[in-house]
Amino acid sequence: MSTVKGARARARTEITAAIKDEARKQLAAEGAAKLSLRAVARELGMVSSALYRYFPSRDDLLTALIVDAYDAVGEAAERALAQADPAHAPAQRWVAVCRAVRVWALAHPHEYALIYGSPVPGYTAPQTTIAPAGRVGFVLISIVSDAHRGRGVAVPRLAPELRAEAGRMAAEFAPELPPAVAVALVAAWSQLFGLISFELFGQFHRVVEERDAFFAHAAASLAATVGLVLPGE
Amino acid sequence: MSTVKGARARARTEITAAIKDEARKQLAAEGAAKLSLRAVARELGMVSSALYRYFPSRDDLLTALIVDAYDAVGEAAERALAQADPAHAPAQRWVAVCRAVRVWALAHPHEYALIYGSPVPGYTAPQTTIAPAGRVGFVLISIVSDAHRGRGVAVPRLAPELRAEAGRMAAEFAPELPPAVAVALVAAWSQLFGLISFELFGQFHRVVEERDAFFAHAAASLAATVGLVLPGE
DNA sequence: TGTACATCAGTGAACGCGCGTTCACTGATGTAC
DNA sequence: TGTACATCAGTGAACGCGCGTTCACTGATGTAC
Repeated sequence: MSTVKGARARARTEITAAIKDEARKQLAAEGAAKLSLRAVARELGMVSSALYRYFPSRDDLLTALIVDAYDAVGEAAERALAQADPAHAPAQRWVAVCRAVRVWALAHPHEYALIYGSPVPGYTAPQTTIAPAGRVGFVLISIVSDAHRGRGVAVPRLAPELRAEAGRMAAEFAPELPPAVAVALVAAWSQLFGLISFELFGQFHRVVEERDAFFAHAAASLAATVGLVLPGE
Repeated sequence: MSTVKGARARARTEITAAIKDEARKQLAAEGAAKLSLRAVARELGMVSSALYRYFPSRDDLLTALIVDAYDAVGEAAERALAQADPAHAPAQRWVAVCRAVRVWALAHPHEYALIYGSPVPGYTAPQTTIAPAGRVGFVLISIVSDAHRGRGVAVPRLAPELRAEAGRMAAEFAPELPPAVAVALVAAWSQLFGLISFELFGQFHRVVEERDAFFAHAAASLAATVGLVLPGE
């Protein structure tokens, strides 16, 4: 009987959600370091000690928010891929996914900062966060793997010192792909978030004005670095 | 007489430096959001109100640390360029500068996070930080400009929607360079910090093992995206 | 269907802590004559 | 060279605030017989 719950259980999930929603609101207002159980409780009309029925500590609430954020951005990426026109080239699907990640980031800047910004001091991420943290990466991998199975990808040069590491990476995350492509993928993955972080964290202030067009262009270039080629090139 | 200072003036600059040093130590221990004037004063054996002789507020101390951090990483980049073998190709100088930025970041992770991580909540950077924030970027620009004046650079494709923006960027930051290269430079600049941030902020945990080799390889690939070509390619 | 008991959400007070900033002050260092 | 005054670093107390977490408790909701 996990679907039909008693009033108590239903209230519990509802209030847990309300706590996380309010915490997300405060994240947006003050940042993760200043997220406070007391403030959340106050806003919810509860007494601060009542929150301990739902989260054993502040850090556990933070962990829940982090997992939710990774899941949200991962889902955005997965949805973008699922909804992409199957007639489109892999490079176009790649750009669509990058765009979706950026759109999510712009819509949820503080949740983005929570997971891709500076680590919260004094907080160490538990195991629970590892799997959700990989979702966006796996979407990118799947696009390139698809392309590789299809019309193929352009395999980039690989520095000889990196051969062993590249083999390990490919074996672990993308066994179908040539090791050099796996390396390029990891780099592109981090560079995608470099683009988004710079935009979000203010480094593009007075540098990039046409943010949408610039990003689309940069994402397409990234696609090229992992071997995806636009039709007609 | 700005060089020969009285005892009072000398003490002032020394104590100002001591305050910043101690603040940097606490940055490393607790992160920017938890940086506290009282704790700094305590550690220095002063009373907290005494700090107000040196910094009018906590935010001003933060600003000083931010400017120092930008200057430090900028200087590291400039020194790497100045010390690079002039016989080397531009792409090699590019990699040397990237490496220097990464080395500085690994040695000063919390100062790095202060300037390239999530913005400190409630703090807005004043004008003073803008110029120092550009130093690394200008080093990268100068390498590519040099190459362009010399043996030339490979000009990448440019999306037509981006032509105006590219022209503006080039005019503002690198008038000698083809607009398409200026765009690629801005992207590469942000992507360089994407690589470093992912490494520093833990995203490469269990993903990249051979960090030095991986970074060198990725930096060299970035050089290619801005049109720098290794000799013999 | 009714009753006794167990479970659990939420209360309110308290502990012990730290914070930024202001203010009137003391006493040492510098300056002008 | 000596004296009167101005400048300035640093003190100590205070204001008003917020925090995470614990604990004994009340009272409502659920469960077993």
